[in-house]
Amino acid sequence: MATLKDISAELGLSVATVSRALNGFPEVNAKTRMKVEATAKRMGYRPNRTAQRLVTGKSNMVGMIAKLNADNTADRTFLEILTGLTAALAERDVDLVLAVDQEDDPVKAYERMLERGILDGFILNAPMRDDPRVDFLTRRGVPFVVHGQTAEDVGYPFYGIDNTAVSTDAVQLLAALGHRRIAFLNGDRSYAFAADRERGFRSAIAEAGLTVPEAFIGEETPSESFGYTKALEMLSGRSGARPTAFVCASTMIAAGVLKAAGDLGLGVPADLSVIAHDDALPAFRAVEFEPTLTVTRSPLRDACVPLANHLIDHIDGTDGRDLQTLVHAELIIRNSTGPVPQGGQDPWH
Amino acid sequence: MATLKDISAELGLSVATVSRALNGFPEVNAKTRMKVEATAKRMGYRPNRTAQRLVTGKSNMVGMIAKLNADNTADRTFLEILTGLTAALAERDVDLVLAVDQEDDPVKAYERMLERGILDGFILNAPMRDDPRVDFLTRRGVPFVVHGQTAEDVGYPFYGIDNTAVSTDAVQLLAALGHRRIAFLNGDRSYAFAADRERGFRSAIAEAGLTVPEAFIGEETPSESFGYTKALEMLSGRSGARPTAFVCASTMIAAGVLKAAGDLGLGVPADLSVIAHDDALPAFRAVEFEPTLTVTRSPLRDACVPLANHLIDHIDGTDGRDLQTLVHAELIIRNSTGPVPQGGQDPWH
DNA sequence: ATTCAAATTTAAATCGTTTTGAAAAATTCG
DNA sequence: CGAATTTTTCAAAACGATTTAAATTTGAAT
Repeated sequence: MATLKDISAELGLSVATVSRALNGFPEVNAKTRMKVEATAKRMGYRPNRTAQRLVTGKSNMVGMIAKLNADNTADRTFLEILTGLTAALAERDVDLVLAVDQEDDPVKAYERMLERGILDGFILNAPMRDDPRVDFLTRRGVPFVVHGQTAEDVGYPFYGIDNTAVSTDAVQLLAALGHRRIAFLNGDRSYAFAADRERGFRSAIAEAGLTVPEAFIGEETPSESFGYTKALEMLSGRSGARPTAFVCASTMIAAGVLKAAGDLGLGVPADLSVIAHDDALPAFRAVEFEPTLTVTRSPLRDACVPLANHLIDHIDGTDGRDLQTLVHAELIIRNSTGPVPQGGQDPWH
Repeated sequence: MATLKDISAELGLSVATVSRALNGFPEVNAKTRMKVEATAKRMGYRPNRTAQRLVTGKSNMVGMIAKLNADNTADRTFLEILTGLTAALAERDVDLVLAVDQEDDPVKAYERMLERGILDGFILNAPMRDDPRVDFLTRRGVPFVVHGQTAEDVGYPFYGIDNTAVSTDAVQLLAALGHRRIAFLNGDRSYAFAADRERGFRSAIAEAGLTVPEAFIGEETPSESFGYTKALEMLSGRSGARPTAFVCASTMIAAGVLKAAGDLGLGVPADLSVIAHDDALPAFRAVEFEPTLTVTRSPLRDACVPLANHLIDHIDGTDGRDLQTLVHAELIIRNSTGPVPQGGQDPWH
């Protein structure tokens, strides 16, 4: 591997000048710079990251810690993020160090990574409301970016979708179609995204002058089986009049709901409307549902580039407040939603 | 952060002695060592990895590149490995840098990681037969460990299960139970594990004096739906007499076969025997199948510690040939296999 | 007490870069 | 043309560890 010294020897220049030439410093003569760049290229020079790091204190590495559920259900979305993120980071010459958290205290794994002292910052995924990791890293002065929101008016960088709006958009659409009995199959409430969705749902329901009995609000780690069993139960009529519409936290849940509707001989959207939030996973496409699914859509993949850039910019000194992105998910009306069926207009209670 | 210099200043010793004391060199006085260790601890000293790396040339980081199928189906097993592997590496103070390969040429991603020059070695997962990555890394002189086998009599470290034996054990069990029509639902043949399973299957079938028409050998990325549709087809009788037993590459496939059997009103093991290979994913337990599943079992998790250790030892200089582990999967006979049903004793052809 | 060997410790070089402060070269100006 | 600038280049320090070769201390033997 060619080093700065090799180049400087080759050209009879000092290492300092070579370093400056390659790093675009203004005080180096144009002719010199050309020569240096040419020989650097010819000799296949690549700066030694370790040496750079020793002197600059920056490692060009960031960490991410995967927190797996007992049943590994986070896989799909996690790998989706991982794919986009590694690519986006590589674009800015940053590597991703991965660890998997297997214990109770979410902060422990970060503490251990930090001890090694090889990371410039972290990407925090699947945040909870008032996530303890945020507190911990803030206190330690470690840069990080959050995928999602842990609270309002925060000082750190984040990229997330407006989850309150996701729910209100869905409810407003259904209400406009005349639905009065709208059930909600949410994700695990301990996560910020689900907590926000629930707030949005409740406020939009109230806004529309409606109520929803607690029996028609379910929450669990999103899965098709959760959607299926919960929808079956809610549609059985045991807990009250059957809902005419479902708001689902994920397309997986919606798949379960559609299956339950099919098993009960209910037509969608004739007898039942279904809307879900769509993370746009390539393996699970809402347009291919039967019927095609009405969704609020926000590709997980879209988060990756902003997440990477926010974090790197923050590490480079940009204020966290200037690195916050909140996007409004797009409402896409397809064939799984329709007007409230005849005889389904009575609200609960 | 306290440095060696801080400690040496505190004790009036030279940095060299402090370094030696902390690294257990024999030539340092016992009393001195005690003092050094005590103050190091008191001052919270942690060696600066970057500095260590610059001088030793070792980074204590290894890379892994995830290759995702279009539909991300590798998720489960990949995350399982990732979990165990990061833990096993951490045990030896090594970090894992992850990248995701999104292009055609499998070697490109490795080339790019190598360019950065920050890695001591690689873990190669899901190898194909005569995997090009092996060639590439060997030529470059980069240490690596393979999870699986890419060929016989190789010089590099690996950990894998004897996939030929997996198939022969399964076939021999079924043959001993009197089965003569044994179908095979294999994984994607382009992967080494599936190629080996197929070889084992064919040789064991021949050994038992049997034949299997090609219509009863299926191969695809393992999934429940593959097992279901393929079993339905094979059991339809359209391609010949229905098999009395299935050998499945994974428990997921077996789940599909059981479902197909159920749909067709076939009892397991009364009318049909099913055996699968079990990676022992925590989310997918063969003992909880109905009926409990007969398997050849080899927990993926077991691979992690040997993989990590083999790689690290190899990086530290141990010869690759001394770091090869091939385990024989355990045959666990449960309730999904039984004697050949009445009237099912006729072999194919 | 002197000599020699063994046990300890040390100063200094090294890894490959960035960056400071000074020096040299080139340019401008009176 | 010489002085004053402005450009451009350079030597050396720094980052924090490891390691070589040399120096010192210690202890035993004469």
